[in-house]
Amino acid sequence: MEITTKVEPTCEQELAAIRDSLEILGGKWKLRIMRHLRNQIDENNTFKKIQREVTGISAKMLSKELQDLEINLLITRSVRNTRPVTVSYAITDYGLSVFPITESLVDWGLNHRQKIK
Amino acid sequence: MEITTKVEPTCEQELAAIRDSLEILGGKWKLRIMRHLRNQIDENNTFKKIQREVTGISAKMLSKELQDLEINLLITRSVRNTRPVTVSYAITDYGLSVFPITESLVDWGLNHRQKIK
DNA sequence: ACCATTGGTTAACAAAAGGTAACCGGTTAC
DNA sequence: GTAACCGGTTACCTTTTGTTAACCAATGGT
Repeated sequence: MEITTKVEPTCEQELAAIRDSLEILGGKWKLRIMRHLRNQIDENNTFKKIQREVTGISAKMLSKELQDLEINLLITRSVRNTRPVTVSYAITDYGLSVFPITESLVDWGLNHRQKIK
Repeated sequence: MEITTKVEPTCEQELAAIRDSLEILGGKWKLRIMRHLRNQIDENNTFKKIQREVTGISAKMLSKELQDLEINLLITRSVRNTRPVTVSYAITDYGLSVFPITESLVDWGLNHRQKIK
């Protein structure tokens, strides 16, 4: 039997962790894209389809954000043998782990709007 | 007896709520300030003291961030009759509601660092 | 030949966020 | 008088973030 000492993160490590999270999930588009992919899970999420449905996003931003999300293992990118070639994106199992955070942001934001008004 | 229908927020309302949350809690300094104020709850958190201890922040940013946090009812600002005059800041009860979010950001960020490396 | 669709890339620009340094009034210690 | 401490504010600059519009190659339809 192994004795594992749970390593308490230092305050600085915690701050770095918050920075990491906000860097990956923050910004104008990333969570919108993630939520869109989750809601359309049954469908085939091609680049153009996402661009049409995440209203307002440009090709440049969508391309960049999808790359960031893929690098961070939150989504997958798969090229399909259709004509013309289409590329479809999907959330990974790991990517699902962001939704508890988004839900807490939704809840807090909704409550805050009540509080402030 | 009253029948209350729980109002499900629309997708757009949820996105607006996320935007609100990230606007209020995002950025480089706000959560750092909040966490600092929480950790030093027994002490008297004056402007200069916060500035010394939240390393790297300038007077300009600290002033602006504290104003934002106060407007959003997360902290209080109280001028004290000391000489020279000092101003002390403290988290409100409502302000404590942000910490569950910060903890989820910490946990996710720490886990993500393991995942990526 | 010509146009449309897909999945992008590129350059140039604008807006937002943050950093630096100087300055301010009021006070108190020397 | 002058220097230092407090709690800021102001102007100016840089960096980051996001927008706009043009362009590209590959494929298919007419």
